Amino acid sequence: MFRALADEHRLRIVATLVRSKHEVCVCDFTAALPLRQPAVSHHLAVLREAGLVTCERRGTWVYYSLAADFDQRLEAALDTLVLKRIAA
Amino acid sequence: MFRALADEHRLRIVATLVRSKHEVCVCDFTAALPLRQPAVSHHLAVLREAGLVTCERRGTWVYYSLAADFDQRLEAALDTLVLKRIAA
DNA sequence: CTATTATATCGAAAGATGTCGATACAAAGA
DNA sequence: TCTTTGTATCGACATCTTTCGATATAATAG
Repeated sequence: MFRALADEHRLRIVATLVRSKHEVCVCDFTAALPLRQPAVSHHLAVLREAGLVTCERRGTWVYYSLAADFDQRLEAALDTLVLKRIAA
Repeated sequence: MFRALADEHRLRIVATLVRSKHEVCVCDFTAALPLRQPAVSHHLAVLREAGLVTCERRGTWVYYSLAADFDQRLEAALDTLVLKRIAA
């Protein structure tokens, strides 16, 4: 999970999804990031495979949003690996 | 910060430091990890440069521990980049 | 069916990262 | 001072990552 977040552009994608309550179109990321479309698609795939985001196709467009258990995933990872002290 | 944590061995180092309240000697990490001493030293340097750990030399040995503001750093990173929803 | 648009995948090139052996540095002891 | 032990740095090499252009796939419009 840290690997998925350990890239500048992927972090921006996640931050965007956190801030916007709505789904975000791939084309919006392509417009916002200094990357070509295949690179954006690649980063989205990395986040998808990490289980951090989900996507849904509507017509020609594909919309991404945070995974439903995004917060739990983050908290669980931190609890397991790092923040035991707070839990204890 | 995520980059610093995005490595299996560095994550183990951090987890060890979180769990052990005491400082940990470099030699202990070298013994515990399937890596040669230079690789261990490299990973410790990455964590040091990320501000996640501190070190102190005592005699020939160097002891590492979590940075004093380790928890705050983590929380701040998450608040800024990801978990605004919880704060809001 | 064809053309067009949006997205994903492929293959290659460039750069970053992790690892090692060799070596330098630091501290302690003989 | 010389040796020994622990740690850090250096240089080289292999692998992984990121990026691109080219192309494939999906869906809609005409």
